[in-house]
Amino acid sequence: MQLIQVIMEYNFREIDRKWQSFWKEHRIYNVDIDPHRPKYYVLDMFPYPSGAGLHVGHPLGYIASDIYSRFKRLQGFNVLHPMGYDAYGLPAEQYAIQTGQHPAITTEKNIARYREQMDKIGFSYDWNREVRTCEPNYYKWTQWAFIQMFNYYYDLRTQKAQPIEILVHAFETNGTQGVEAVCSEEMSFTAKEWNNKSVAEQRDILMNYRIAYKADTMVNWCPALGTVLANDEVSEGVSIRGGHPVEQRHMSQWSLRVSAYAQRLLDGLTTLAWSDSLKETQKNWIGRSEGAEMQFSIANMDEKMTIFTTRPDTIFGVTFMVLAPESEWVTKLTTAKQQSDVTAYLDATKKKTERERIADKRVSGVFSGAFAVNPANGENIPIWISDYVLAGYGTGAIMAVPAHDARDYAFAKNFNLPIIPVIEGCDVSNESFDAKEGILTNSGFLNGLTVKEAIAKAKEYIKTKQLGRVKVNFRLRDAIFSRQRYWGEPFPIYYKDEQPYPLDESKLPLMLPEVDSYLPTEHGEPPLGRAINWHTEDGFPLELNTMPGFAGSSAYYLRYMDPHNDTALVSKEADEYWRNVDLYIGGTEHATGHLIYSRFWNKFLFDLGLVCEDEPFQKLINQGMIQGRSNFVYRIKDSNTFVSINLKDAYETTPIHVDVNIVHNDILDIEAFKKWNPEYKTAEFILEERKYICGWAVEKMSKSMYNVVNPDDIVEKYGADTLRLYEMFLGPLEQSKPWDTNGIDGVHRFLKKLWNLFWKEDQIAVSEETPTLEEWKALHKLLKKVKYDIENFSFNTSVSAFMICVNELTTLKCNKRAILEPLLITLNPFAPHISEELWHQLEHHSSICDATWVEADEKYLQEDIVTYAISFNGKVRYQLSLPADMPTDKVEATVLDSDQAQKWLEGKTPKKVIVVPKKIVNIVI
RNA sequence: GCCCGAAUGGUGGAAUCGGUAGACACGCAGGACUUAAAAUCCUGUGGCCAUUGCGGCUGUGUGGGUUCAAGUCCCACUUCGGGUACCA
Repeated sequence: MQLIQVIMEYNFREIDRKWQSFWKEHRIYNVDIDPHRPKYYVLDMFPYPSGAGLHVGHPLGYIASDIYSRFKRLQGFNVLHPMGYDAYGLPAEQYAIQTGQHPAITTEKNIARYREQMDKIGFSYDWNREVRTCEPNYYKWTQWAFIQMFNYYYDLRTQKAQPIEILVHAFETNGTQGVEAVCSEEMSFTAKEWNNKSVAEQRDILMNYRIAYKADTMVNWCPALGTVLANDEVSEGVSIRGGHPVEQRHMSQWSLRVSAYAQRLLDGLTTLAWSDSLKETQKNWIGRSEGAEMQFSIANMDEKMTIFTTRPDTIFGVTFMVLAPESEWVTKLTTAKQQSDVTAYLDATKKKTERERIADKRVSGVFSGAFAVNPANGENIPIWISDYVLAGYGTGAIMAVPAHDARDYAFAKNFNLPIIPVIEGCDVSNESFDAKEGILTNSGFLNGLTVKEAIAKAKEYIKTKQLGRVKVNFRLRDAIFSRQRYWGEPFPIYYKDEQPYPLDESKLPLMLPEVDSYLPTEHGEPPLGRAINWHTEDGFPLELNTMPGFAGSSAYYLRYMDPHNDTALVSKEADEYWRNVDLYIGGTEHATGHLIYSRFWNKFLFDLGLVCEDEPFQKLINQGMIQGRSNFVYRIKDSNTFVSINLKDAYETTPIHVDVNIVHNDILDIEAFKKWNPEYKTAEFILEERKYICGWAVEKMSKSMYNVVNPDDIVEKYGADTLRLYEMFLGPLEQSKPWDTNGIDGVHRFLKKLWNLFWKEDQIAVSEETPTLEEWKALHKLLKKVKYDIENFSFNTSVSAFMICVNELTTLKCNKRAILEPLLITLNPFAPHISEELWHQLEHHSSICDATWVEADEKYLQEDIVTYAISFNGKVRYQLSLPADMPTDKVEATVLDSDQAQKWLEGKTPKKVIVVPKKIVNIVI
């Protein structure tokens, strides 16, 4: 019989399991409002539970936020750290269409898988607060918020959302006189006119003001997906999900008046602790531009055409006008003679998709036949039509200044239109002069002014001559809010006499109905058109569209504060305690979508007095993307023989992707390779030093590249703590980097080393002795470093600090409780399982999560003797140890006196000596 | 095109305020233990030269500049990554 020797090894599998169930059983991570403790709210962007499960890139941000949460908890904060699922979405629905499986079922299954994977990593989430956007008790509040938006308009004078009744009252008493409200279309009527209108007419007018409104708009229609998409869901003319072509189409759709909040969304950025690049991205997306709206008379017509320009100073350089093909002016202005040409051009433009329009760099356009009058000099200028002018921005019409705008220049050259430079000394013979600097010329009353001065003067001129007005334009558009899909929140809207009405709040949630198929109906209605009894109790039909993906993710952070509340999205008490997210971690891909919509949604609720903070996410960290690191084997042409990378140049080879899970440190597991694919069962190998070494490349992590690494496999092989530490050790959190398992052994070795500090043979062996100065120093150096690093999200350097400390303690053979206990507490946020196990081995009976963070004590860090680097003319020559408190003049004298210095001085007198206390001495000869 | 970010050994990366570049880890080389392997431990490891001593030169994408001192600041450029785009 074999003698079983009991060696207390670091048995991570057992330790992980033991403590994960302990935490669950003792509800270690559940939190409640506690007025006696300061709150801290740490949030991860909740995932969409896809069928593929989590790969090793997903937990990166979750681990970082978990470290931060645990750190804050140890510091005495009451930490809210929740998790949930963004459960509505296209992939589940596409899968449902293919398989007939209800999306709720696949979503449920995927969530279970995600949960299982997350549980294995040991996160400190309060699962009691989990939210799922597809659950009625959650989407009730998404629907509720939509009703509020329907019932509010944006008042410019108070700069906030106001109940629509206030607007109605204003119309009843004064008409549009004195009303300053954000609207789709400027309106003008008297109180009498308003009061004489029918209910339907009045409701149509109000729709023009509502924050959630339905309007006939130009939308991004994606035929392949059978739905419209928001601007942030489209890139370069194709859908972000799936890459299907997107075209422009006129449709009646629900929209959110996000643009009303453009200025506040821009201003709010300055108060946020976000990265500069992310703020810049949002700033560009909001796209504020200051300029002027100017009216141009049309020759032989009474009406005036309005354009928007940021360069009113170049008015004397205007030689023609351009209309967007979709502009309503096109039909008004086209002359009989030009009619056929214009029609042909419009047809050609309509046929092109957005993508083709962008891709096509050729200049195209057509003359309308009409002329406008330049208000500055009274000259007649032709009006053209071209698709380089966008209908949706400004007024859909521009004044063209070919000398100073590259696009106008290209157009003028192509159609042989005059080019008049209005900046002194610029050369426009080959290209336009776009710079916003120089002195004006050929410009009447603007001559001699700088561009900046001229812009101001031109604006003044426009105002006094009543040619137009100073105007700020934003690029930010309203968000299209309807989707012609099944798997989303139903709108709490019904139709009576063709007019949309919100449901009474008592009818919420309006449950998503069952349908027999997830495809549109035969009449082209959305899938909800198939639902039976899809109408109100009174028989009024319900809205057939559903809400988009960003609906449910816009206010989820609020719901976590009070997830079970049945009477409010969040109670006043919970909101006033948790307030907003202190730290938000997630990917940059949400910069122009979710992070704009959430801020908008929050500001709206803030206007309603429902939330007490104007901005939802105080600090935001973007974790980098984890890319895949693929491995290759090299097959010799026309054979089943594979050659190791450094020998491959002697043969003609084809690289073949090989599963990274059967490669370790770029060395192929040959037996596993033969089993991996039957084709390779009889494969032969040309090895170098008895090994097959694979090639590698950084690529996107995907199944087809065989480079997907699953966190479960890493946890199974090394334990959760190794995975956590290694993901952090990989590099700076915010940097994108390839996943590569090559260094993981080093991190695992560190944990074993740490474990060994506590054990002697098979016994836990911790001494109660007082530590030496060196031991104290090793610890306190760590305490200081780790705190600094966590606060700066530099987790990779804290892992190396732990390694240094454990290496030092191992050398010192330190097993003293006074050192090891604080070490465990410091390590706990990073490696919760091993620290909990050892904590209990030290005879503690409560969780280490409730320990108190140990602060570094400077007294252990002070040095009596410091090493100076002695340099001559900036070159370090040797080191010299001197007392730390030696005054600089004394340091200088001592250094110059030494024999070594004399050698380097070679008898010369130093010109200058610089002493940097405790660091360096530089002697200039 | 415009905006933002990055570039450091064979590899991932460190250098927090302009003050000893390469911490920590991987890999590699040599050694100890072992019949052997794994595991573990020790030593070395930017490059070049000298290694019979100390050592010397050089080095953070390229070129220039500021400074006693530059990976770090300034100017110009190259390459890569990200965002965005007929936005007037």
